[in-house]
Amino acid sequence: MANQLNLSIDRSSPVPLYHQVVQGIEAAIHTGILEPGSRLDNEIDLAAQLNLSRPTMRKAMDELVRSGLLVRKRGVGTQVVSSQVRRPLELSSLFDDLSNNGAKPTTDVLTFSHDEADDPTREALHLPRGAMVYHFTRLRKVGGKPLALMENWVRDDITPLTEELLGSQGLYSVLRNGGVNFRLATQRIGAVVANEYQATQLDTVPGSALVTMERTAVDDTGRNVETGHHVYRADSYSFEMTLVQR
Amino acid sequence: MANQLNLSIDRSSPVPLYHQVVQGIEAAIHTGILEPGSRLDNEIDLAAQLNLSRPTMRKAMDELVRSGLLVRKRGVGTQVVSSQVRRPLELSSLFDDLSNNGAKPTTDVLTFSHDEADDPTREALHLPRGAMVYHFTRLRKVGGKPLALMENWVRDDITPLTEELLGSQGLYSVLRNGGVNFRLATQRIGAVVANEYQATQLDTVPGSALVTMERTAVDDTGRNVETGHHVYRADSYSFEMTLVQR
DNA sequence: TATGTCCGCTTGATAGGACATACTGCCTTT
DNA sequence: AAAGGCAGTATGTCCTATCAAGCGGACATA
Repeated sequence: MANQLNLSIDRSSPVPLYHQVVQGIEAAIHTGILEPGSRLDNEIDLAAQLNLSRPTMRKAMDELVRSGLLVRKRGVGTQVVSSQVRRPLELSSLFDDLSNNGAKPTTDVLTFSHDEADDPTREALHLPRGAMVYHFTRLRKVGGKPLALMENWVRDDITPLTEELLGSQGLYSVLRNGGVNFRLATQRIGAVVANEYQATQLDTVPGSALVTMERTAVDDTGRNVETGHHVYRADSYSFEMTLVQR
Repeated sequence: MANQLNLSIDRSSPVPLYHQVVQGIEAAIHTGILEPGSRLDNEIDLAAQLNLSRPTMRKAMDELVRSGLLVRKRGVGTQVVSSQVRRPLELSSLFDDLSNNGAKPTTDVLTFSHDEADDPTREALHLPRGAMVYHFTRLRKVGGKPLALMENWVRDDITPLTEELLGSQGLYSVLRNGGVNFRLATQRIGAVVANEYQATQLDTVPGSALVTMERTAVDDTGRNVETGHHVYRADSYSFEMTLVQR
């Protein structure tokens, strides 16, 4: 019983073949054509069906295994993971995440300055003494309701930042448009209770629970572009992720 | 100026060649032989130096790029990421994490039962009506200081669980010894303020900040093996991770 | 009938080649 | 001298091939 994937591979597309396969199988899983727990045909047959070589097919399946949609067992086969897999934590800003989910986030820029970096910031961004950074705090709302209070520091030798830019789109979007290719980020997630200031800004009461995130992002040239400290209302936000065993 | 990696590849070892290369380069980076920001030789030369084929070399470098230790740019080359990369969030238990860091964790089993699963648990573990599960709560301490309060549910058709087992080692260790091969887990991290019970157990005061984690783990046969809800003292624990852009 | 061995199926690992594409820097041209 | 094009280099993609290793069922034997 071969499962018909009905994928169409466009060899003239600039999209790599293996990635077209990834997208096709992802779509098949999400639309239910491939049911959770069902077994796929073996790699060689699948490659033959799509007129691809086995390594290309394997590369596609590797990605799907890494993202947790498939599990492979030698000598047995490959099957669709039964549970619904969440998207992994993306290297994107909260703004993008919310927009992608159909929400309409807004941003209030509370403070904005262009100053000499203090010691912790210099260390986080690997900057020399006397270097300048943008420093700003923003309040992110969804549907008029405050969700996150964000304080960030960005090195100033990349692209000019203005209050207007930050008020209209996400930080990562601004930086990407400025030519930054993010490669990785280190982040730490914890918890605190809201102080007076945070409670006021987030429209809650002092003593309520907040999720905290500290993040430093690195671009493809190895520069530490941005570091920040964010707090989120715990009743409105949590970090969800999928871990895959290597 | 070729950098001499001085890797020795053992072709008779059962460890795959590409993984030996991964380990070798990881070691070189951690010992400082490869400095942050330095460029590696190109793939073809490296493969030649180690008497490997280019695909094998690429597979090794792929892993290192994925884990965030290297960045590659087409037409330019591959370089060591400047910032120190933390270990990614592993699919392991808190007990293992602490042990690996040299700590000596202890576990108090507060409650332990073998009951019929309630509705939320049946849904989380994809169990039929009337299925039985182990249900237990544990208190994890380090150096006598309470760190985490953990409540878990485990399906009972895998391996027998006892209070004694859970008191002496981590849950994941017990399950792995029972033949479970974990493949992935979905988890959600948030925050709450401690209630009276949590505060008492964790030796803190009601109203202090706690980090929460809910997790469901899936094994290589697609079974949802374990689900749980943990709370950690926010002053002693946070989740640290590295995100890599794909 | 029960047990142990073997074989076929499937994924895992490795090799080597060919061509595509992006980036850098040099060289030519204006 | 500045701007544009071109060549070199490195990674990206894709192919054909081959052997290794784990798993499960079939088959033969005690």
